[in-house]
Amino acid sequence: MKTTKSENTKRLIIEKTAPVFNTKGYAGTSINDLMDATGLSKGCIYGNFQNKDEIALSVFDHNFGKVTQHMKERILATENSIERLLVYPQTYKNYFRYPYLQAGCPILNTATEADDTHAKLKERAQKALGLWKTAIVNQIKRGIERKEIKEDTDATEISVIMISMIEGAFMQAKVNNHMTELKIAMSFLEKLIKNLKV
Amino acid sequence: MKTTKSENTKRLIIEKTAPVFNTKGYAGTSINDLMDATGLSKGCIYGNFQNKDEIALSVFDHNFGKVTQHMKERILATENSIERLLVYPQTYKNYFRYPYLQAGCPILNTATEADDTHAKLKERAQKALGLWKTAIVNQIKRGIERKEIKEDTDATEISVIMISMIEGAFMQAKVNNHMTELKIAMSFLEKLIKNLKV
DNA sequence: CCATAAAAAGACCGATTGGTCTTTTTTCAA
DNA sequence: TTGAAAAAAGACCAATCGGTCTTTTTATGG
Repeated sequence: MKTTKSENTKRLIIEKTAPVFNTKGYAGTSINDLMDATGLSKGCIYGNFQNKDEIALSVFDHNFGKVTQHMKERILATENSIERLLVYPQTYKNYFRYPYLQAGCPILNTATEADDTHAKLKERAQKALGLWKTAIVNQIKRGIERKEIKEDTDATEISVIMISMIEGAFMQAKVNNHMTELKIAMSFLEKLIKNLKV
Repeated sequence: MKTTKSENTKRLIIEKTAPVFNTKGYAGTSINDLMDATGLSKGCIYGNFQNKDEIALSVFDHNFGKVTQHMKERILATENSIERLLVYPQTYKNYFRYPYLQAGCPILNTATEADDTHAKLKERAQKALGLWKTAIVNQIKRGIERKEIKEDTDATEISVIMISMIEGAFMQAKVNNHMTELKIAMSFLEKLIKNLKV
């Protein structure tokens, strides 16, 4: 394990700068911000990453990975398909509990900023959204196979509704500094999901 | 009308730079971008506005005004409350037709970027969202009074669902460069609204 | 314990940032 | 037609941007 040291600082840089990128955006965070957040020098940062782009991309992967991991863990702890689907609204309803969501949903932030300015980040956001969508679709299909979810359920439609609702409501929660709308939207989603039960 | 001239250039600056701010974001657009977009000199721009902030704020008001105006016009052309509500999903489903939406929904873009970085823009986004919400709520209440909408309709819930869905689905359309999700989400919204009919 | 390589620090670079200030051009009433 | 005021242009400014390069510090195998 020769590379351990540099890999540690690399990880440190990603973890410490993740919330900065997520709050200030790609264009809004400077190298100086990264130095402040990590306590490291410019030389050190550029010794571990080629440029700002590479850091931003790594940070996105890290943030998305955190959310994905959290969902997987919670989903594994459930007993049926309905409960699995309910994990999403239940998590976002309590987003303030999860550090990587406190600064905002990384997918929403990245997609909104990068859609016309940063091709690589846009691609990451696209893929992340695609993975999320198919994950939900697969869970619904699985639920249908197990006869836990109504056979005539439109998996794609439900998936799209869930993601749209979560992201739209989350945006409102962030900008309003309160969760009134988020709670209403997530409760609706829960009703919708429970209604899928056979 | 002495001030006509300067007011004209002020308007020109706002109109020409509106799409730039909407695509690149506040932090992402430079004064040089504004000069390019308007064809005007730095001196002229700063002769008409105090600083970048003032331009960005004016641009947001302009963009939001455009959307509001469009909705009002379309709503006035309807015959009943259900049709009024349907204007929203129908408009966003065809967002590419409307120049001020092509670069993205100004509320979504502004809210997402400004929520942790730009207090004044955040406040504008907040107010815009609030106005939109109460506008829908009032339309529903009016519909109930006119016995066009079911009496037990939760106006606030419907309003939150509509806004969340539109914004979340719109984000996906922008980042994916296609409208699959937007169409699905808006169709769902249309079903939901039609279901409100007495 | 020391030599060597890896890692971190920070001085330095040209370009660009938002913004100012003086000069030039345009407008328009007398 | 001219002269003063308004408007536009662009030279200029310090600060900051992302990034490079040399120097200093730290870690580590022999």
